[in-house]
Amino acid sequence: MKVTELARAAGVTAETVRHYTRQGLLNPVRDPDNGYQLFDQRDLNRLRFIQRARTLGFSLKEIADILEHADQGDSPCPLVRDLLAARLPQIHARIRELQALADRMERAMNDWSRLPDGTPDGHSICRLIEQTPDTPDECCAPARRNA
Amino acid sequence: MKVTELARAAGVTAETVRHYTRQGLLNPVRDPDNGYQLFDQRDLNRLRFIQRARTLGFSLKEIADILEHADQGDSPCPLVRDLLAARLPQIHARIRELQALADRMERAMNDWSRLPDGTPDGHSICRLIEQTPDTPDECCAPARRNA
DNA sequence: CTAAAACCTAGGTGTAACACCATGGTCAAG
DNA sequence: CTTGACCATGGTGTTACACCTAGGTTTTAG
Repeated sequence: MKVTELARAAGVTAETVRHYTRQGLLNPVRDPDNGYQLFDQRDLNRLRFIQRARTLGFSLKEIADILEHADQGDSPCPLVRDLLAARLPQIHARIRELQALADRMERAMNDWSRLPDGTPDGHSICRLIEQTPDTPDECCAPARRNA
Repeated sequence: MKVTELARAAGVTAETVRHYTRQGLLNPVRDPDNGYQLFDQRDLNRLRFIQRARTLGFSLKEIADILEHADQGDSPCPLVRDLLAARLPQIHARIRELQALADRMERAMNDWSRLPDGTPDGHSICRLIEQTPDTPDECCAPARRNA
């Protein structure tokens, strides 16, 4: 299979396949005649595995680690469990953050419905925004990476 | 005020101040002696405004637009209302996505507690992942940018 | 007064996961 | 033989900074 064929078989774009290949997640052989990347059924399985892992929230780097373990004959399952257990609370935290953001936005929209659209006067830029509380949660959590 | 002084007054890093300045959100004057960026009280107000706008989910580019309106004497408030009204449903959608992700993760962890950690055998990489459903929501929504 | 600490500048790199572009070669169908 | 569909490489753009380099400046302590 060539790039586009593999991509279509898995329901992704050819760019995605090339990206995964550049990142070392897929290892196609090269057609000696024209340098084209050639994939087989195992690559398709691998690509489907990547898609499933993505729906579980794994990053490409994590998936690369998982695949490397598997390629070396080690069971990646303990790693998978650990990664997921570590990621889940981050997802929950992110959900809470976004929920708090949505709440702030809704509260702001409500409050603003009773405020005029003042022109900037040198003291105020936009009262709508300036009248929102300045320290919304004060949760002292500087560490939030992905998810 | 110099960069670090302004940063400390607003509770952000000096890098953040420099970044906002590079993006045109702050417009310090230059000390003719040494080229240092000098900020005043209006810049501090502006920086605090930016922080509030960020807690409401506005991007730096959107904030730049808002500030530019205000700098030209136009009320940015209608723009602010529009941006917020457009962003809110995206946030809700993102929350639903993440909630669905968390649900998948939790379901996977539960299901896996009854599965062994098999070694890769050429047919399977990690059954834990391979046994998750392959089309988790099929929601056909390709458009999700920020938030 | 001087040396070290703290600060400043500009510019470049890295982050996640691709999308998109340009340039140029390849291949199958009509 | 000419389209049109495909291939390759390599570069850019996206977000909001963080970090680093290299070199100049200012402040402070001894």
